[in-house]
Amino acid sequence: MPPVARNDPAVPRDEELRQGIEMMFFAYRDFTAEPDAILTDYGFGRAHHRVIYFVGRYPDCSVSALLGILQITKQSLNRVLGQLVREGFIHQSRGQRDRRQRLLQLTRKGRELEATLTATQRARFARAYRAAGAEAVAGFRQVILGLMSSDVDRERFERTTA
Amino acid sequence: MPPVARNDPAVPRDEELRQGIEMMFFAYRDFTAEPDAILTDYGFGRAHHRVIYFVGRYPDCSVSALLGILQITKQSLNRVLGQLVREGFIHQSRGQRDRRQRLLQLTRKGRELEATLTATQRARFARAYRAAGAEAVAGFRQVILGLMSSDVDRERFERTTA
DNA sequence: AAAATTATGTCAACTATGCTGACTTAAATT
DNA sequence: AATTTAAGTCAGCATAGTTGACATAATTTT
Repeated sequence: MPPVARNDPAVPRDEELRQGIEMMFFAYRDFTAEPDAILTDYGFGRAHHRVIYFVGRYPDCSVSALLGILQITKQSLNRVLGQLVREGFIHQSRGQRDRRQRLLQLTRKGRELEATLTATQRARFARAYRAAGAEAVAGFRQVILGLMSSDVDRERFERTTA
Repeated sequence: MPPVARNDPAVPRDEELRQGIEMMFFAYRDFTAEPDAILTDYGFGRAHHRVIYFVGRYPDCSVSALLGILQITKQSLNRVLGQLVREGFIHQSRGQRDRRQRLLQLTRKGRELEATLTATQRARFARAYRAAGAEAVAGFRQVILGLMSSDVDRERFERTTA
């Protein structure tokens, strides 16, 4: 019989999982620090970054689509979205198919800020991916997709996962 | 300014890096959702969770050590730490070597709450790790360590990385 | 055509969690 | 003895989330 009892006893298992929890905390803390610092110069915060990022990523997305991504309330979103519209970073247009919808696009100014913010996070991922190598990146993707609660969100990444 | 080459390998590269950014957002959003919901019943928030978690993880840690981990101000920490001490989740004791220090420990009540909160995140990691397999987990660890800014934090995970 | 639902927006009030700046106390170090 | 360090405190402020109630316009259902 092969020594298949490779399942670790409870203690090392707990240690492994706790390290996962902590790595998530430290990585996310550092991942958000640079954009946060830049946003301060604009009088914006992390919530503005999220809106700018996802509007750039999904042009012409509706307000409710954005609410589905961010999972915050309409009132919370409207506060930051309203600022971004008033200050000329985001433009709203009526939906063709459904005229109740306000479809969101970045303006030129919005695209510039998006690029500035995303550059820091892209550089961070580029460094981490290059240092770890393609195989590690595939493993990272598998695990981080597994951490998500919803297939709806996992499906956003299907194109390159398969 | 030179025109952007359509078949520039930088374009899929950008897509790959953006997916990393977004996976980080979705995973962290879901990773924090369950503890946040539990904490509401105690009148606590995510900041309390962090303190309880790291005091449990590093028993007898000093206030300044905790500040170094959380990277927030003393004033922000003291608000939540004070609540946790007053409500009997954390106990403070004078340092032996340096009597200025207040070393932090979880009380029984604190350990119970810590266990409840951590259970949800541990289960999430257990699912993701099991589904992805040991090799993917190794890749995940490499990448997420690479995302951190500081060697000081990376070294927290060295024991099992090497 | 009327009724119901949906998409969006708004007002008000509240909570949590971060920040800066100024200041104190006690202990350790120089 | 003077300085630095660890911790705590007070006051005020900003960001970003929450709930609840309500309004308007457009679409869908009956």
